[in-house]
Parts: sequence; structure tokens; C-alpha cells
Amino acid sequence: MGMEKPRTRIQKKNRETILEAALEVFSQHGFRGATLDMIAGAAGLSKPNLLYYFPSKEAIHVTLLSGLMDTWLAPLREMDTGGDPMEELRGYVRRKLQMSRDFPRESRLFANEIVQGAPRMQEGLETELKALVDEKAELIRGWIAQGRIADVDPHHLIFSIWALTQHYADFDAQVRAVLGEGRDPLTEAEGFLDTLFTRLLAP
Amino acid sequence: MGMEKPRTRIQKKNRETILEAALEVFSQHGFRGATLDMIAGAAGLSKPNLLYYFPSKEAIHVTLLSGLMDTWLAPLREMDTGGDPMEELRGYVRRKLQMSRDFPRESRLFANEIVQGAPRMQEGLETELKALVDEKAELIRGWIAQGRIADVDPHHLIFSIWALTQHYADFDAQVRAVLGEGRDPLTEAEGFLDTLFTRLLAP
DNA sequence: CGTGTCCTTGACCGGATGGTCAAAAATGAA
DNA sequence: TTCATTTTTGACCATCCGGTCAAGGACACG
Repeated sequence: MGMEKPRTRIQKKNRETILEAALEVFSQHGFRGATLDMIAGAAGLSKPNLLYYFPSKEAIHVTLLSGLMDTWLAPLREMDTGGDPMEELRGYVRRKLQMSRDFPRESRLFANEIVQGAPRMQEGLETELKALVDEKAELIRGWIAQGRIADVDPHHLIFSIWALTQHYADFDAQVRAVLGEGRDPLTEAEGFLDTLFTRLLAP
Repeated sequence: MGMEKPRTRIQKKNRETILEAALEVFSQHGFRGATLDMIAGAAGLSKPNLLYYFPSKEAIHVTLLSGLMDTWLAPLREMDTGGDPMEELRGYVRRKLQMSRDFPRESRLFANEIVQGAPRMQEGLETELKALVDEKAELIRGWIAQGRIADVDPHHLIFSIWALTQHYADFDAQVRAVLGEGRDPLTEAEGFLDTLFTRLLAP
């Protein structure tokens, strides 16, 4: 029954199908609000079949969350000492916003989890995430010391990037309700956020 | 059992007790994750007793949401033509951040609802909220036309204030995990956000 | 074809959960 | 104190839901 690594073609395909369906359902209803029947329906499989590939509902959820963590942190990982600090930071903002556009379900999955106190992610946040953020905060502190960007708290700078970019995925319903039809929130946000961070960080 | 307006002292007190308990439970577990037993337990009442004061679980939830809408919009309502535009906007940011400190449960209640597509708030968002935001956006547009603050999209400016302030309540678990012990996120945010919006809006 | 393994599912189980109800307890006006 | 009204609750119900299981199919390989 140990099925950590898919062995056959069928296993690989069905596990992927299930995770895709689960992402859809969990991101829309949260862990508690999602049911195995919903996921099974979305995946086009029977409920016992789901439980043939995953030991429990929680296992599906955990697999999704941990599998997504890397994807989610990738844009931040890419930011490094390479080029112009201002360009690095604006690039990070752009990539993060692009993720809100391309992967809104993933964003809402995390949001659901964290709003409810991150019961299944505490460890990942305090180790992997904290380590990466602390590392990049140090990098930013260096840029500030060199006078290449303005002096702001690096941790809160990173928080502000998360808050502003993820807002457009997580609170999409609100953003669209307020803007009304015929406006493209994400495209508008791109320009707005570029301006915002340019002005904030100009030395 | 029409009980829209509490008639007796007992009714008033118990309805308040129930709503307070429900806020605690719903904000922590979401609508689906909360159970009547949890709410009853938190309220110190029996489950059938809850249903004596409210017709259903959903009715409790809806009562909470609509009752909170006004509180939630109050800080934005206060922003008007009165004083210096920059001071008005910074004041709004300060008040909104204060709400994240004072009413994190209310913030998470809304967040839970909106992340899941605002199934029980659509109307409120598209009417009451949109109207208020459009009105204030017009006000901001006026300030921009007068050259008293920088030229930024008013709607996205308001979104950015929401995103940045509510982030500290809604994603508290993440913020604290990353910052580690011994830092006070909300106090640090106050200075950071003041700087951010001052630089963004300087004419 | 034969056979052992992998995959799929209808039927079922037990506990949780939203909600009901009848009757008991508390309250309050006369 | 009386008694009608309001409040409270133990017991109960129907449904939902995560999970099990045994048996039936599909598949690969000789």
C-alpha cells in the first residue's frame, strides 16, 4: 500500500488527476468544506478509488500543500545579487503578480490554510519559509547599506509584496465586485504596483 | 418565531453571547468548519438553545457578516474632504491597521468568506461596498486633479490599503512564523506603512 | 490462453452534525 | 401565590461524510 512514488503509468496519471481535482475543490471550499465526493466527482473517479491512491482526505491536502510550497517560493528564490537591486525587486513583484494570475487556486489554497492558523503548515512556515525570507532580508539589508535602495524594513517589504500581489488572487471576488465589469484587475495592478514599489524604494 | 428585534433583556444578552461565540468559532474554522456544538460550547449554552434564538447555523453567520459590514467600512467613511489629503489618507491607513489589531477575528471572518468567493456577501459587495469605494475614489481623483497627491489609480490605492493592513490580521500565522518571537508585527507595520504611503503619494 | 497483479466500485459502517420536539424550568405580571 | 409566557434542555432523527471491504474487471506477461 506504500504509494509514495507512483510506479505505473496509471498511478501517475490518476494521482495527478486527483490532485488537480482536489486543488480545484479545496481552493474553493477550504479543507473542511470540501468532501471526498466533490473531489471524486471533479476527478471523474469513484470515492473508494481516491482512497486507493491516497490513504485519506488529509493526505491529499497535505500532498497538495507540500508539493506547492516550492512553486510558491520560486519567485523569491530567483531574486539574488545578480543585477540592479531595484530591478531585482521589481522583477520579484512582477513574477509574484504573475503567479496570482496563473495560479489563483494555489494562492487561495494557501490563503485558506493560513487564515485558519496554518494548522497543517506551521512547520513549513517556521523552517523553510522563514529561512528563505531571512536570507533574502539579509540580501536586501546589504542593498540598503550600499545606498542602492531606500531604507525600509526588509521583512515588511517582503510582506508588502506578498500582501499586494496575493490580494488580487485571494480577494478576487471583492476586487471584481468593486471594480465592476470590463476592467482587468491584474493588468491594472501590474502598473500600479510597479509605480508603488519604484517610489517606495527609490534611494 | 420572528425574532428580528430582541424584545426582552434575556434575548438581547443571549443573542449577543451567541454572536460573540460564533465570531470566535467562525473566524477560526470558517463556516463549514464550525459546528453548532462548538459555538454552543463557546457561548455556554445548549445547542437547541442556540436554535431558539437563531433559526439556523447559516442565519447566525449571515447576521454576523451583515452586522459587521458597517464597522468594517467605518474607517473609509471617515475619510473626507476635511483636511490635508495626505493626512486623510494616512489617517485611513492608520485606522484600518488599528482595526487589524483590535478586530482580527472580524477581519478573518471576512477573509474566509471572500477567499471562498463571498457566497453569502456578493450583494453587499456589489452594492454597499462598491458605492462607498466609488464615492471615495472620486474624492481621491479630485485630490489628484488638484495636484495635492501623486497620480495613482484610486481604486487600486484603496485595494493596496486593504491588502497591506488586513494582511497583518488575516495572515498573522505566517507573519509571526517568519518574524519569529519577540517582534510586534502590528507596531512595526505602522511605521512601515506610513513610510510606504507617504512616498507613494507625495506629489 | 492462463494466471497473478493491479485497478475499480457498489454496498456498507460508524460517527458527526444540523436541526426537531415535547416537556421541564424559569420568569414575570396580576 | 397564580398562571400564562418565555426560556432551556435531554433525547431523538435524518442526513452527510470519511473510510472500509469484498468482489469483480482490466492488464501484463509467460
